[in-house]
Amino acid sequence: MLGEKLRELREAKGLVQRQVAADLQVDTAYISKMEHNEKPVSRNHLKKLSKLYSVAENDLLPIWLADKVLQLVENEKFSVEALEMALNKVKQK
Amino acid sequence: MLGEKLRELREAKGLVQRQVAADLQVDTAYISKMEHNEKPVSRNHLKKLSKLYSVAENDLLPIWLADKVLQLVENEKFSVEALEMALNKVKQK
DNA sequence: TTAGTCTTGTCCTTTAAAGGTCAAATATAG
DNA sequence: CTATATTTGACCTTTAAAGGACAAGACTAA
Repeated sequence: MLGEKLRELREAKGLVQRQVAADLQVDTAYISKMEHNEKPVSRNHLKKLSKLYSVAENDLLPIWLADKVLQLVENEKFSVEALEMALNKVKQK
Repeated sequence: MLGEKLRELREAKGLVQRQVAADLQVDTAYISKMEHNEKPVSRNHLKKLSKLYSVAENDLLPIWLADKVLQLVENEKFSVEALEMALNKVKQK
């Protein structure tokens, strides 16, 4: 989810991975992997990316977190039940 | 959540931590911490505990996973949004 | 008061994930 | 064809979490 989004944003800005990589000070392979969801995106990188792509960090954060959640529950038999329980807990607070 | 549940189950069985600890081959401090949510419960331990307490592992698994999810999203601003997104994704599959 | 239970803090080791790089292979545009 | 962009896999180092022991203290109940 986040990877696809990041790719869209980058292309919308007309940037190549090399430019993004330079900004984050990593190599292009790393960017590629982020966009393929093969490497997690750190919060710091997320912040820089949101700046670079001119979107509010708050637009990206829910997706970013949802990705993490999905990764945690993937392949779990009771993912739905667990997410529903978690959601209830979080909401009631 | 899980910790409290484990404590209830243990007490319902009339077991003391020492006995549970022996079964899992850890010390009582470890059990105490599990019941206080200060140490994560491994899947293996969860399985053993469910046997020991005579409950279906499937009764415990959703709670166990929900706990992990909650820990992941705690202190996050967009926990609700993220959980809702994750839930949708998981459901549609 | 003593025995048994439980709790808490500190410490340690091992495992796994994060966070990368590099080189080579692939695709794509000109 | 060649240059540029991207992808992929293998590898590496660093950081953080898991998993756990131990000792000391607190809390009962007898």
